[in-house]
Amino acid sequence: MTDDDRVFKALADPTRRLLLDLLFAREGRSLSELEAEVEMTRFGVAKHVKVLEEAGLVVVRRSGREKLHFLNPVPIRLIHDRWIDKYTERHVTALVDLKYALEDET
Amino acid sequence: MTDDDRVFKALADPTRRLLLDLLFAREGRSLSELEAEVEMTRFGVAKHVKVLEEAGLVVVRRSGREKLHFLNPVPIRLIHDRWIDKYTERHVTALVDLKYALEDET
DNA sequence: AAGTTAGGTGACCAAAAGGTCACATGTCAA
DNA sequence: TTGACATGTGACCTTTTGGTCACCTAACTT
Repeated sequence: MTDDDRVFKALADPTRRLLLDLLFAREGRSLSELEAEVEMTRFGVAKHVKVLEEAGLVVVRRSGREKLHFLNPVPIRLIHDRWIDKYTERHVTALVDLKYALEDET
Repeated sequence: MTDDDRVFKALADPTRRLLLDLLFAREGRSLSELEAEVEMTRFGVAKHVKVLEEAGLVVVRRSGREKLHFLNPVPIRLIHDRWIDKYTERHVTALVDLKYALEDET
């Protein structure tokens, strides 16, 4: 399995995206902390976290018996750069900003 | 299934990512053109294209009996914005640029 | 009209992924 | 050192996904 395959497969599951959201909101969470936020057994969460690690989307630092998790944004940026070149980036940004603006108005 | 679920699931398959790469390189290809580039039966490719359409990653325009395909970069941009805020974007960009620079040197 | 070309549908099967559990290791605290 | 806490592993089953095929409709060409 290639690197980018691991990244995309890791992102394909909603539970794993939720875990990334949690780490985006507050980094340095332990595995137990993450488990508490997800409706699933401990084992399921641990499995998902492992997939995220192997994809390089999450990096860990050990502290005693705890395992602290951090979001790594680099693979996300590489996805962006794969299909959005510098030239069209400006147009897309404008479009997305417009989308946000319209949603705020409602 | 939610919108973003469709997008991430669509990106999870290597054949579908190849199709996006092809459209990124040159837009407006017909289904037959895409089929010719992929090692798979016509039916398999058509199925993959359908998944990309339903995710909004590809938009189509009909011209007679042909179906022309175009890459839509907006969902990709939204993935980026979900986990990379404006604040850290500069750091990540610098990191990624450094990565490219190092790879060019070899 | 007849033949050819472009594309669409539903069924089917094999492979992969998601989730749970029994069991195991290592770390802290009293 | 005894017990509680944090995490890791491999087996197992169910569901989902990827790919192919037989069969179909619609449009262009001559």
